[in-house]
Parts: sequence; C-alpha cells; structure tokens
Amino acid sequence: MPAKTSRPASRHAGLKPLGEAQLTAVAELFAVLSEPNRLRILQFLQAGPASVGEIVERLSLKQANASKQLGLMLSAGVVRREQDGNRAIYTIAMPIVFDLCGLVCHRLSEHATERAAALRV
Amino acid sequence: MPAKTSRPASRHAGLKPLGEAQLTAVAELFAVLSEPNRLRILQFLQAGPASVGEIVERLSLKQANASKQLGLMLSAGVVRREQDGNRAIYTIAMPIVFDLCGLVCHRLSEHATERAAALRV
DNA sequence: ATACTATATGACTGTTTGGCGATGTAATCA
DNA sequence: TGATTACATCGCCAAACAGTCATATAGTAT
Repeated sequence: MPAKTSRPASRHAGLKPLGEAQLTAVAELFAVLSEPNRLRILQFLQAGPASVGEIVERLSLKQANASKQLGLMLSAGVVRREQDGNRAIYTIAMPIVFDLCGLVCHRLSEHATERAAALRV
Repeated sequence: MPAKTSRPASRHAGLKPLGEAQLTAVAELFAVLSEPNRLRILQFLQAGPASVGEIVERLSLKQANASKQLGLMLSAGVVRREQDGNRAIYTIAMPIVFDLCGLVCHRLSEHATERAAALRV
C-alpha cells in the first residue's frame, strides 16, 4: 500500500490550472475585495450610482480616503466613473462582486451554524 | 425631475446589507485569496492532500514561506492540517474557494474577450 | 544517544497600504 | 472677478505583510 499522501492525480477533476498571469489577475481582484471600507462602498453602490460626497457622508469616511479607495477600484475595473458637472458619479462595473460576496457570506454563515451546533452537542 | 444621482433605493433588490462583523470576515477571507503563492498552494491542494515538502518542491517555494502561508490559511480555516509522523499533511477545508476562483476567472476571461473583440472592430 | 528529516517560528528587510491632513484642480455660483 | 464646492493627489506615518535566513522543535532512523 502506498504512502498516505499519494495524490489522486485529479480527484475533483476541477479547474484547469491557472497560468501565472491569471493567477496574479485573480489575486488582484481578491485584493480589491479584501478591505472592509471598499466592501462598504461597493455595498452602498449596489443600491445605485453615487457621488463621492454621498459615499463620504453615508459611510462616514474621510473624503481623501474615499477618493483613494474609489480610485483603486476604478483601476481594477470594479467601478466606473462618470463626471457630472462638479461631481464624480461612481457605478458598479463588475456586478460579479456581489456573487462573490454572497458565496462567501453563505459559506461563513454555514460555518457559524456548524460551530454553534458543535457547541450545543 | 430630481438630480441625476437619486438612488433607486434598491434596484437590484440584492444582498441584505452585511453587518460590520460579517464585512470584516468577508474581507479577511478575500485577503487570504489575494496572494498568488497562496492561490498556487490551494490549486495544488485541489488535486488532493499534500505535505509541506511536496508543496515546496512542486511549487518551488522556500520552506519557510510555504509554512508561513499554510499557517495563515490554517488560521483562516481555509485548509486543515493533519500530522502524519514526521510530516504535516494539508487539505482543503473550504472547497468554496474554487467556486470563487472559478467565478473570477470566468469574469476575467469574459473581460479579456470583450477587450479583444473591441480591439478587433 | 546521535544523526537526520520535516516543519514551525523568530528576527529582519523591503514593500505595500490604509488613513490622515494639506494642497492642487476644476467646476459652479455670486 | 473672487468665493465656494467637489474631488483628486501629494506627503507622511504606522501597521501589515511577503520573503528570507537562521534556529528551534519534534519525529524517525541508525
């Protein structure tokens, strides 16, 4: 019998292995979503486009910080920017982020439920 | 007619707004996935459990770095650790990460296709 | 016990990054 | 014109982090 760690070669028959370029691209997108304030902004934008001022006010962020995070998400292609006179209107450009958050939330709540159940045995 | 940025209140009728705690939890999980080497390790583990040595060898990582990243993912609950004699066998504990990566990849390839098509017009 | 192997950890470095105040810039208003 | 508003950017600081080497720890073999 072979050692315990013999690898099943491809048990899941899962995803094709990502190339280096894709790997960093994926990592970069996840990096955008790895910051609570950015998630807050995205969540707020989910209800519709908003100006920087609205975001700053409703989320109690400093204006400089909000602009910074929005610029970051703009570079990553997660949001879109439209100039409206004096203001800058930001919109979600990648709705998939909500699917991603949804998946994670679902998993996390499952996890929490399991933990609670385990404690209640 | 109201200003252009009047918010549709809930256009997507989407996700319930996450609380602060969930927000940081989600962000932390995404942070784990925001590093190419960690994604490489996860991708490698997708084929089945593996020891640190195997990971180090196949992915050409330094042993200290591999242990560090594995420890980080262990803390986050993304992988599981089992001691086998001398070695430490790591396993995926959160298969959902592959769904997440799959979604992102799909979106990124779509994006690339759009870009290519746009250039080819 | 000694030597060797496998893994984890501590210390250190360089880089990145969130947050902040201050300043720059462009559009609107008076 | 000047004043004000809205946003972006710069410079800075402190914290976090990836990567590395050296070392500690624990299991295995001799």
